[in-house]
Amino acid sequence: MSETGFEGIAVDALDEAGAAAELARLAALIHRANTAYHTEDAPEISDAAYDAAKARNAAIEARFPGLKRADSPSDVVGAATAEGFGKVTHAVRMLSLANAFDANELADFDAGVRNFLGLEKAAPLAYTGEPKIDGLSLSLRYENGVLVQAATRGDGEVGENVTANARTIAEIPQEIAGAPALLEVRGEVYMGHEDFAALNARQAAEGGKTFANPRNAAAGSLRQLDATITARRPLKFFAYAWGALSEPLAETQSEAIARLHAFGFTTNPLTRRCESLEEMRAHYAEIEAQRATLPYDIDGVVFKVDDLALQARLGFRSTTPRWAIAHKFPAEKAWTCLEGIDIQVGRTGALSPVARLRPVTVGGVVVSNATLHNEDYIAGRDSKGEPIRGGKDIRIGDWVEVYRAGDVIPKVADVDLSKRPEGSEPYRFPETCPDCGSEAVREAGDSVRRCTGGLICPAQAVEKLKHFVSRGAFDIEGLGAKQIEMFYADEVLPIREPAEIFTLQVRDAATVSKLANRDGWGETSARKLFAAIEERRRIELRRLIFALGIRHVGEVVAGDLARHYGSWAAFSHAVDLAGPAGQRHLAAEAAVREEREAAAADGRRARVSETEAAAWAAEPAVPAEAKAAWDELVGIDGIGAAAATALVAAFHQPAERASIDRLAGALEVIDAARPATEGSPVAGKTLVFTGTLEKMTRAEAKARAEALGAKVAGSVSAKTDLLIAGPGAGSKAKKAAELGVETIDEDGWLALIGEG
DNA sequence: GTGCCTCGAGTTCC
DNA sequence: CTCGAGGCAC
Repeated sequence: MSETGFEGIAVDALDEAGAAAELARLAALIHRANTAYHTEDAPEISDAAYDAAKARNAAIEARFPGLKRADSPSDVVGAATAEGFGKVTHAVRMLSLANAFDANELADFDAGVRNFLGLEKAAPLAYTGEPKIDGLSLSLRYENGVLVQAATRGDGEVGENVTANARTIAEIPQEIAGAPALLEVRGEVYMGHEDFAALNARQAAEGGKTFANPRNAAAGSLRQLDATITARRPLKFFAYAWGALSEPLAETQSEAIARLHAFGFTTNPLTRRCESLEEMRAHYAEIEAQRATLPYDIDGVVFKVDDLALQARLGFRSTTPRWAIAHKFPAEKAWTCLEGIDIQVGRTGALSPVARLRPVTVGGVVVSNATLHNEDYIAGRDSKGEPIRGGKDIRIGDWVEVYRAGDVIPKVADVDLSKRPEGSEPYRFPETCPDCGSEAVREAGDSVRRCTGGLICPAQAVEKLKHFVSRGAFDIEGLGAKQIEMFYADEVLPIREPAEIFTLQVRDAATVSKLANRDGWGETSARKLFAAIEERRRIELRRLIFALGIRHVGEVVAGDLARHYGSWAAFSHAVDLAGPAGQRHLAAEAAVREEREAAAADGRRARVSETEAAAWAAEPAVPAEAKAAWDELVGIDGIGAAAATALVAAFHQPAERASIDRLAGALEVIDAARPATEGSPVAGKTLVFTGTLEKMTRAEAKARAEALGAKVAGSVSAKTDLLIAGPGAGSKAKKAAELGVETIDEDGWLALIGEG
């Protein structure tokens, strides 16, 4: 301890004055060590001395809590609490990128961009190209040039507050000059190869855990709850994008990056402007050639439309921008033995085969499981019966080639037939559910086999409950997948259906063996769980609809339904009403399917419309209001017959309906708000575009309208508020006139949204 | 009827 | 993250 110069003075022996002086000295020492670690070749003090200084600081603070300094090294501003990091909602969402895996997909991307913008093939269109760093993305918020917050990507909407940790990264400026009043800089935190090797060597020497690869090391280092540990990790940062801004940075991507560089950020030196698809391909090849000699990991090349005005026009799909793509390098592969095939049962009853593999390292991670998708994939055919992998099937005992799709999901790419064991048999996919024994059937044209057990099947019931408490649904704190499994199996205090979550506390009060007395539970954790459940008794309509776990009704569709119907009463009433019409639709669909099969067998053309009409006529007539409710349901943009019939089926299946009613009775449902985008002239209105649009493409017009809170429908009905008709408008314009729907032309539309 | 595009449902490892 | 398929435009 001689380096720190406080040998002999035991913490117990310190008086207040001595303790205060000691805390001041330790704070200075530790802060100095943190900065020295990044800026100087040789650390000022050894790791052991550093750790001792920190431990001593903590011990003195524990004994004299009143003396804790404002700049205490154990308590940096924005530091995480014991519960974890604070949450940060991103002002502008942090999206992921669409991928291209070969030159053709890159060309498709370019063609798609041109198509959306209505550009000719040969029209000039520039992109920027830069290496895709294999690290983790970070958003840095600067207010008046001062770093005030750093957040991880999280799910793109909400990330974690890692401000204290980010402040320890030398390449992240604490202050910048000449920047807009508000500037969110985005980029990648990563660890270089040499630093990674040195860190792992140090970790090994100290008996700590080593990291599998630089990316994990960077992620693990940034997410340290103790920022002083992050400070000792050699993290670096490349800036490549931005989020919220008080004023535009530039007119092009490349100028904006140059400005970030001028502000003091490190930007990647391999960033280039590419004037054509050929230049993009060449740049990709150049970066790929340098990959092995770069001092950090990259996994591809990112291309972005250079013109920011065009980026704005292109906008976003649900999870990715239309103006950027990541051209990924081919994935690393490895051979190993397939030791077994397990069947998992999902919440919809889908039977999913999972490969159990002899553990093998692929791209720096040990893989022991891989998805086998479905029955056909194992058999070596796709859903149309075309051979894949050259028609090779997959058998237990085979040598298989594994890769991680998108560097994440392990998949089986190939089979080595020369190593196939003698006497092996093709895998026989089970025709009954491995969990409940019910028959597992494949519907015509479906690639997955499903357990027909429904709510009787324990696997389905558990998975449905897990879905119910998942993030986009009820998201109850302290009630995750593990707890659901525990409660499902519980004899005394079971949760076998969603409604039982909301009776848990009452039932607990009535039993002798209280939750709070069990292993792993205490007063506090039980009380917290009950409080979290109570908090969710008030629930947004969209979350409730999503949580029901009805097939074809995911987060987006649930949101559409909630927005359309507004309240639980209106929604459930509409689905009830639509029931008879839905049944009739199902019958007609079955008849058409039969006709198709019969026609295929006889080698003649199927009489689709006649069969459909006949089936409709044969069914008992449905009340007009049922027909109207059904038409309204399938008329909602994004909802078709499949989702509608699934909804109707769920509400009309007695057991399922009873379960839904019990749940709804326990809740207070918050009505959905109309998407009143402020100042938008079309918020909440239903629009229809028809004819040829000349100033923007249809996709673009739709995206713009939706961004303004409008709903874009495909056909004109009494619900339509506004028809935008270009030249060549036909039946829709006529119908709009009949219904008295307001109709404007494209210029009128542009004027309306303020772009005239 | 055909060809995008988006969404849902499945998946692994840390 | 990928695949399949539903939904919708052409």
